[in-house]
Amino acid sequence: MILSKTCIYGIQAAIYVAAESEGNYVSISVVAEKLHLSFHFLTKVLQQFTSAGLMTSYRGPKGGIALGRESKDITLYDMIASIDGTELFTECMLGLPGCGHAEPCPAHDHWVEVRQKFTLIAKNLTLQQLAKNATKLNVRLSDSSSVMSAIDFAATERRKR
Amino acid sequence: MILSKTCIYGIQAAIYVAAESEGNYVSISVVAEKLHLSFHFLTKVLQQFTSAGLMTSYRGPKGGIALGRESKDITLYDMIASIDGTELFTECMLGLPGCGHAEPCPAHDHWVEVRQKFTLIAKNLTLQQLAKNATKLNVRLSDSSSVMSAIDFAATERRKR
DNA sequence: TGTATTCCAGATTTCGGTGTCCGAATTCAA
DNA sequence: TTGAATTCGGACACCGAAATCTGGAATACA
Repeated sequence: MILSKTCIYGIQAAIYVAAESEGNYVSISVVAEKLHLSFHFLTKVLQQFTSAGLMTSYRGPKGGIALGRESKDITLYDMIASIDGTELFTECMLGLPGCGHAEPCPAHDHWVEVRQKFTLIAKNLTLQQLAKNATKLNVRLSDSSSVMSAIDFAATERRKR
Repeated sequence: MILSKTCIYGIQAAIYVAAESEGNYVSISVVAEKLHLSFHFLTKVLQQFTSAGLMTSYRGPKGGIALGRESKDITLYDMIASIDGTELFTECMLGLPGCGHAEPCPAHDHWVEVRQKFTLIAKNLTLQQLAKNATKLNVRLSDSSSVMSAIDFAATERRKR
């Protein structure tokens, strides 16, 4: 698993918020229900986004979460970094502490190619694009209630266990 | 962590065997000592290599492990696949079960690029190359006893905990 | 044949990621 | 002012990966 489950849930929730809420606050319980996740667990996940500034939250009735800035200014890299950290983009494939340009591990040069490509993509892929793809996907699948057909499918799979 | 620790230990051990043993059987206890790993644990890791045919083992005095075929015919992909499996090369970044060409997730196209590049590199990078880089590295660092300077360094870091 | 050496197989423990739960703090509305 | 709705923060349980331990089987050699 390249990303932790916690991180994946966070990204899915962010896509949902970006695609569904039009700047309004959305209750976490609603998001949790749509994605078929535990409400309490999603709460903890999203707290990491809010403390990183990617989202803002508001307590009380009519409260909830919203994007902290425009979806075109939130990248996949931002989301991954605020939950899983940046190790994925910097670490050695063989887990060797000293590995770098000066003291490369046997696989260093090859792995750096992959790492850099991933970093580049993650930093250029915005939440706006992800949300747009998600809605486009919905049109193609022409699925019923939710915009998040694919994510909904994952949720169904998850529920089976 | 892109690879499991188990997998990393296995790859390190394989590099050691390829670089140090000249076709002879090497005792697992020797490898474990060099890499500063638990002997019993490394035993279990290497069993996965032997059952996959990447290595052969021999019991009794003068026994140990050796490469199952020439180091140029063992790829990084082989080693990863036999311990961590092939999910890494096929799975969706967002963990969506149905994700694929037909029903792509919002990040599918971008992730596939990275995944393919990694797969290509892993399938073309052989144990022979890795072992050569390891010895080359040693020359550059001109470090004392072991050929595996970088790996040795990692082992030292590990021991600190 | 006996013994030391080595890998094999399985049970057990440790540990970190995952997930649950509950009380506290904040805000809105009656 | 009171009560309901909501996020916040921490405590705790669960589960699979990581690591350890124990006994057994195969082999070489004296």
